[in-house]
Amino acid sequence: MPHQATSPTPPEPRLLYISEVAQRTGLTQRTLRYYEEIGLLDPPQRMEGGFRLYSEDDIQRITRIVELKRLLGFSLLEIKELVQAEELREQLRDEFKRESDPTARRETLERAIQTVEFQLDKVNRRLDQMLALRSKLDARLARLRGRMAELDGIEEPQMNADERR
Amino acid sequence: MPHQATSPTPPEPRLLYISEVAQRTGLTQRTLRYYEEIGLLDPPQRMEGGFRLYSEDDIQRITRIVELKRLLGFSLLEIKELVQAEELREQLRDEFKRESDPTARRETLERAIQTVEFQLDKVNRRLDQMLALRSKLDARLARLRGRMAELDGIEEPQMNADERR
DNA sequence: CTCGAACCTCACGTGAACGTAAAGGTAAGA
DNA sequence: TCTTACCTTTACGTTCACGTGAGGTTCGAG
Repeated sequence: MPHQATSPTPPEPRLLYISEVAQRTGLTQRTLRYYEEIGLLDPPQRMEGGFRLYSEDDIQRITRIVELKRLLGFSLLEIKELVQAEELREQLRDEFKRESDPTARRETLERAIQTVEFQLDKVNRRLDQMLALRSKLDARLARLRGRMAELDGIEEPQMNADERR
Repeated sequence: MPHQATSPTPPEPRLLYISEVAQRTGLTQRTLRYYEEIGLLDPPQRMEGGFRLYSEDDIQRITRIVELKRLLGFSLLEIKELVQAEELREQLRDEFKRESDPTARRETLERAIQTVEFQLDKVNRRLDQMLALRSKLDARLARLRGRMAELDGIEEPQMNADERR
């Protein structure tokens, strides 16, 4: 395992080799390089010799990407759009902090809000459809359970079930 | 457009050519054949000459597959597992109808319930994760909106906001 | 019976998302 | 300095999910 730079104390942000990042994120090294290649991840730091060095921030972003991919099942292109909106938002936030003119602040804030709304909208659409699907499955299950109860002879004194579809 | 067989009355279940099915489902003919090829759809009826004829039931199943794919973003293999559970359930239901022995009926019913529970479980897991994601986005948006209100000078007499993260 | 539109089966092509060497440079402990 | 495990790029291979002809057959109206 590689060394720890100059200081022995861990509080300073550690930089990770690609192998460690792969371990922690569950991706392969190839995948990490690939994501960088297609512009989904922006290039991490490098050592003098060319080794990639990932910051905690980088890992955060990678983790988010993995989540989005798993959750939404989007293509990397779609993920890219979502994440770029995200990056834009962060950039805007910084811009916002450095900005003092209130009109400009309002401006950047507005754009930031719109990007989040964009993401939220995508997620919500998907969510609605999934909720509908679950309702269907729930209803189906309830019907089956009803029949089962019917078969079991109705322990609790219920009306003699004659409700068929 | 092809003919209507013997009877002119529509109440009898119409069978559709692949082009019509493609239209109604939004899939291409190639995709329909491909799904059949990989065992995701079981082969539809054929005319004497070999033309595929799809029943309303077939269309139902295709529609479900399209939904699952869009919604969950699963691979066709995963979809296949889910749908096969579904088919099993239907088969069990028929079996159930023909069965008279109550013990056997209970048995098949139990298995049917389990398959639906299996599907429901998959959907629910996904749903939970998506809800969590939405919460995160909601919170983020709320924070941004808060800052915006702060910037706008607080129309409604609120406390002088000094809550900074 | 004829004809054009629609269907059939190969079978090769394609884009996305990586996998997998090959050939060579680098890091850091001994 | 040597060693060896880890990294680099380059580049071809692979799987999934179809697209796209080619070449031939079938349908059904006229």
